[in-house]
Amino acid sequence: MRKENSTNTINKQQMDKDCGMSYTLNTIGGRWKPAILYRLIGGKMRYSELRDSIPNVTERMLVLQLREMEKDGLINRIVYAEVPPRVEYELTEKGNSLKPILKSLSEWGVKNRD
Amino acid sequence: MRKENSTNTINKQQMDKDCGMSYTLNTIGGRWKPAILYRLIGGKMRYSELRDSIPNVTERMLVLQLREMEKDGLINRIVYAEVPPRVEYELTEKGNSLKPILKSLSEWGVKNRD
DNA sequence: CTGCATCCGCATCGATACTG
DNA sequence: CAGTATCGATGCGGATGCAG
Repeated sequence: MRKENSTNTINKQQMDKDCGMSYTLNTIGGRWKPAILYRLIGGKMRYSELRDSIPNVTERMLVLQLREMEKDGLINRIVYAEVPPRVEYELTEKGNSLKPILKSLSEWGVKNRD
Repeated sequence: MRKENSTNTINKQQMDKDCGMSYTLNTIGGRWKPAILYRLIGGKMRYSELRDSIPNVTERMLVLQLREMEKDGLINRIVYAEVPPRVEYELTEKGNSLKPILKSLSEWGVKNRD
């Protein structure tokens, strides 16, 4: 790896934008996160509804990505004390603020793929 | 993996949006692609300028990601027949159309990280 | 100056089986 | 119903050295 040049003119604002993009992509960039988030835009959903509406996702990956997004404050996990158990997921306000981004990601992809 | 239910009511439009998002994220989601694209928004840059303006990137990764984006039609590679060699990179029109997306990714990240 | 080739560690993800 | 545990494959990306 190259040595860092401590006296160079690397644009600090540029690095700040880099970090911002990295943070966003790390937050929503997981293999199944976009699909999950897009569905939750429509409102609260049960675990099984999510699982059944996302083709090819395994339960392992679904749970892992849900947990991460919960930790990142994007979604709320609501457990009902019932038998049989019921768990619902919903977007937080932070999660909801991603809506325009998800929409533009989707639109650009639909328009530009072959 | 769960069996695909061929008679279920998986929303085809939802899947289309999924694919759109996947395409976009696969296209710009590489480890260094956002940083490269953001810099090229400012105009043509030489290989060494890119390398020196992106902290911690290795030449291997820089070249790999440039090649992928060239293949995806996001950037043009311009080789000048000179000694010593000179190579410049610039956004294509397709690449330029990502500008608002990159901007919103950066802004959301800056605003929402702790 | 602008790369490419090779090796390899590490995280990610899939498959499968099991549980409160 | 809503998960968890374990194992193994795969692939990204880093380090290093070489080349046109």
